Amino acid sequence: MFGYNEISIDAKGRISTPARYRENFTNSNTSKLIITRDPQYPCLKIYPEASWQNLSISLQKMQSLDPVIRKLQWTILGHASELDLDPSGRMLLLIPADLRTYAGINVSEKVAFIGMGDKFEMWNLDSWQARQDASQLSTEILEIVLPE
Amino acid sequence: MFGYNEISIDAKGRISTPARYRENFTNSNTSKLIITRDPQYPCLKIYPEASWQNLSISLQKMQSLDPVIRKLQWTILGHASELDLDPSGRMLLLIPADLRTYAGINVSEKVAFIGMGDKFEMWNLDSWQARQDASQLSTEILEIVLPE
DNA sequence: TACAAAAAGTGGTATAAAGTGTGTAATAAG
DNA sequence: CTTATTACACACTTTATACCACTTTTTGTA
Repeated sequence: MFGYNEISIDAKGRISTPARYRENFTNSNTSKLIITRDPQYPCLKIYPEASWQNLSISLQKMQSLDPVIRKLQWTILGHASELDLDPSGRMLLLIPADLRTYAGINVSEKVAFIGMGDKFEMWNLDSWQARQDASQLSTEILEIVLPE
Repeated sequence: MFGYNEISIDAKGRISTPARYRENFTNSNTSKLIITRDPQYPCLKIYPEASWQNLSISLQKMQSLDPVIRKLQWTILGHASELDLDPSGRMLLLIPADLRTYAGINVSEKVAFIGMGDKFEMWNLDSWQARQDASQLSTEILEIVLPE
């Protein structure tokens, strides 16, 4: 579940998931995805059921007296939406209107759908491009961070 | 997996991997490569499956609330493309258009395909030449790094 | 060194699959 | 009962994949 895709949202707010990822969405012959807000950036996070379990459990275990944690829980858990995918067909996602608004995603235009391993991000195309152009990675950072 | 190769990209963005490397791509009778952006230079990195596992897992485990880490995950994970190699043939790679653009690689021209041990780099020929010429200018640095 | 055979590189075409849009029927809501 | 929303089916377009044919390079042998 890696890589960059440009896909279109139709007039009703639906997207069809790229075919190469679909087998990863199926969990004991039902296909389900969880979509929610990203806590830092104006984009949406999309999780297969298994990844969502890990995330939500560890989030709930955190100390909710800490205001930062509390805010995270509100943002991520409070805006999560479970989507059942049509198994016989093209696995259409109906993105809820409040999440579309948050990410600046409008119907009848393209979105960036980005595979990040165990999850996906969905961006308004312009926001994504602006964000990518903005920050440059310094070589010092790379030496610290990159394991190779 | 070392050495310099010039290979051509056909009109559809396909390259055939040099034959001498192919046995290294096979992992339990499937052949798969992962191609993604280099975070520093305008070139592409190509990993056999085992090398990619190490890199991608450690990247995913990092703290994505840190903007620098997040940016690195976008660059490397978010642009990765898994390629299945045609086993009975020439192991064709279809380089996605967004990666070609990033590396300045156009269809129907040659690219530099460079073995770096556990991975490969793919460069636009001119960019590669320019980089080589640039390093020749700073011979002082070489004397520091590689004293005779 | 020259030649033949084999392997690898290259380009094109045909087929299949995926992406996309439209329309109609079924269901739910007002 | 009417309207809006959702589900489903179909058709068209684009893209990816498999396949085939030709050219070039390499390799082995005389």
